[in-house]
Amino acid sequence: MAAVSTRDQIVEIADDLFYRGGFEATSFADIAAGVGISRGNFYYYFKTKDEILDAVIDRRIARTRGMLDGWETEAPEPRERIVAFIELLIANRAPIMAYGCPVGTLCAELAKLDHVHQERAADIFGLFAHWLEKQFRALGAEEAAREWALHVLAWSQGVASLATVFKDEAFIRREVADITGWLDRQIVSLSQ
Amino acid sequence: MAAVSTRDQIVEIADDLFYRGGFEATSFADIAAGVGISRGNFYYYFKTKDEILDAVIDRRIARTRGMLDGWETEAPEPRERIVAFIELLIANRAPIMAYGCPVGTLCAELAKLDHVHQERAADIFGLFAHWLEKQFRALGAEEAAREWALHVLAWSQGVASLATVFKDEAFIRREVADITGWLDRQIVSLSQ
DNA sequence: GATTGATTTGGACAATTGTCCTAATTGTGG
DNA sequence: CCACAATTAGGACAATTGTCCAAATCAATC
Repeated sequence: MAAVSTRDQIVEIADDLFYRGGFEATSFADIAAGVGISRGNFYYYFKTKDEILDAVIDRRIARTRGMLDGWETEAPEPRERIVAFIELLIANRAPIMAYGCPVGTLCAELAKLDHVHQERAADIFGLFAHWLEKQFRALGAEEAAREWALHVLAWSQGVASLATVFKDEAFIRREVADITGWLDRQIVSLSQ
Repeated sequence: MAAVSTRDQIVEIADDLFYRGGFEATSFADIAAGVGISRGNFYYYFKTKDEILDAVIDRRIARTRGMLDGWETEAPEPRERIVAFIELLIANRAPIMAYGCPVGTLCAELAKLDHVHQERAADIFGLFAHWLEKQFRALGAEEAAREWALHVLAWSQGVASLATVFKDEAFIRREVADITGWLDRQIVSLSQ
């Protein structure tokens, strides 16, 4: 088993702390304490806070890619792949109700901070959007694929937002069923 | 014309700065500079940062109530009232693309900060939810009114989120048309 | 015009922030 | 075992944070 490098540990902890507490509210000291190293050692790997954010976004992009690739190998049908994405809301319902969607909340915060890495974070959304578009195209939706992809993406973002506000698990399950129903209606409409 | 009190000015500026920059990232100094008063004078009106947040939430609740009441007097039909809510996305598209939805982003931030006023901010959402439910009930939707209200709320939140990320005005208009279409289909289904 | 209360000022305060540096400690190859 | 590079530790730093206070100024009343 490969030993986890200190750098990777820092990025992993920072990723988690940024998600649960927000980027701005998480300090160097918080991350160093989480990893169990001194702030000086920390500086050896990352000179500025933006560099950590950059590494965290890299990690999230890589993990998102891995997840999307995994669905493409595991689920043979595009419909099941899209359903797997939608059901992320159920699988992650506990952290979502507590902290929201990791991607959406990061993008929202960086937009307010007018941060340089704003667009890099938006690329994670771009990954989802492009992947969903690909699945809809595989289903036979030609010109509508992009719009449907953004529609599913927006819908799930909205569900995550309200889930955080109202902490209502039944609401999540109801909306997930609704999105799945919408998806099946679109599929039916394609074969007509 | 009634002179605007210093206190009201502080709350107004704080409201705007919290929206555009976030609660955590906005400092006492920022607000004082925005109003044009000294930090000491600031303290005369608000002892802690949480007190300002409390006042800002009060203001937002009052303004939301005013807006909802206005729609009820101006628009005679429930459908037009709901459409007025949906079209907030278009009316406020510029600030939404820059800073997101004021209510959604505040709730998301307070959730991460695990802030005491988290639930007070969620009450603003409660206002919208209850008002939408009332409109759907007036349309004749009995048991589904609550679910439809949350559905419209979640949908518009999702559109706001993606609008901030992709800065795509055409997307906003397309989704607003979609929600309106959905609304009309629900209305038709009620009369059958 | 004097008195009194409301308002405003500028700065003190301890704590925390991101950043940076030097010295000590590791581990590795010769 | 030694030399050298990689890594770690601990603290210095200037700036900023939220909080708080004493003194100055304003406005209204008698």
